Amino acid sequence: MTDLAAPARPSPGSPSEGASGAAAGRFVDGYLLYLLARASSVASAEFHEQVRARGVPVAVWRILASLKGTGEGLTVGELAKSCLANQPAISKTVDKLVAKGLVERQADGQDRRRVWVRLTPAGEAHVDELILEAQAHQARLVEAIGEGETETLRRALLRLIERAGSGAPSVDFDEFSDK
Amino acid sequence: MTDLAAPARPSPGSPSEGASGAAAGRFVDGYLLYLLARASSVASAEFHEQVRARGVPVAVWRILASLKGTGEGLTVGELAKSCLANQPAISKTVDKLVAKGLVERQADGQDRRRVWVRLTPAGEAHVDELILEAQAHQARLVEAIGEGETETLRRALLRLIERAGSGAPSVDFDEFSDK
DNA sequence: CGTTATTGTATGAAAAGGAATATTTTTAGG
DNA sequence: CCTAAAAATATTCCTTTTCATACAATAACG
Repeated sequence: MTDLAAPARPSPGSPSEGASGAAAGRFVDGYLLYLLARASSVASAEFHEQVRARGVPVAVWRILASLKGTGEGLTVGELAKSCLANQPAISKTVDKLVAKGLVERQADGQDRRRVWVRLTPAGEAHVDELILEAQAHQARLVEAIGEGETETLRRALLRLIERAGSGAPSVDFDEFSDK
Repeated sequence: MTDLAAPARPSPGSPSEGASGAAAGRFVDGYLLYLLARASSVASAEFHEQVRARGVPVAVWRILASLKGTGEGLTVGELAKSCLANQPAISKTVDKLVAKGLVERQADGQDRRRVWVRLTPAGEAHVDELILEAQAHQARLVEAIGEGETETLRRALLRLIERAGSGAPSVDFDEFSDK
């Protein structure tokens, strides 16, 4: 328990209603982007701990996991989008993975600006182990929140991704629209 | 390699099915933690851009937003949990905010290890502006995905947070639950 | 009480991340 | 063709985060 001495307050980091809300709840507790960030954080926390315990930084796990299933690999730019990171960060981490022999670079034949990154056999074996852990962890998570609820969540997330990701600069340009 | 750029592939960073799936989809596209991270990332991207355009780092925004609504403030440790960051990072960012006059520190009366951080009037005014932007952005987001869908998502996220956040070991004790 | 363990915050060195820019290659226009 | 603009990646520099630890205060226990 982490309650402070004087008045009972709703604890930060738990949006649930406490005993006597000091000021009818904080702003963030009703803020959708905060709920999303928090849900992602708490859901990933235990697994990221497992990954780090194996000596694998989360950024590396994301690169390897993103490459799994792509036979030819991904370009650096594609990897950046997939890993939710920016391009220089990917270039640097790929350097380290190349040094470890887990991935390899290859210049594109048609467009020599592009660089493909793909798993080596060693990298494939490595990521396969991690994916087994990830799937086991996900199975426990699904079991905890229920299959139906999981599907509901998954559909809502996919919908949010496609609506928020590409769309909606329109509102800012209302004055310019076909007037 | 000759045909590197040749075949049409589903683009990374969009879980939707592309033209001709190279290998029946990547691992990450079905991975729940990835969907969560991606949804949070794309949903927050535009607003974080607005905040940075005002010269406010996201880490600062999170601290100020977390403090809004807490009259007495939060301790450094509480702030760390609320901001999904670790404690040293909060201490250092609070240093800067104190220097800017947006927050103030105050040692706890009973337990002098604890340090309360609370908004100054200037900080309150500052965060109020940002919150107005956040609410406007959220309104557009809700409009884009629909009110009903938003409520579905909100409930699913809250449920995930309470299940995954504190109580993961419950699944290990299934043998003890009466049914 | 004195001693040890524990908790909460701050600090310092090392690593990671991000913004801006350089470099190379491709595309577009005259 | 030749030059200008755009695109993809690498590199540089600076900020931020992270890990470990130090420090201070409380709690626990003999």
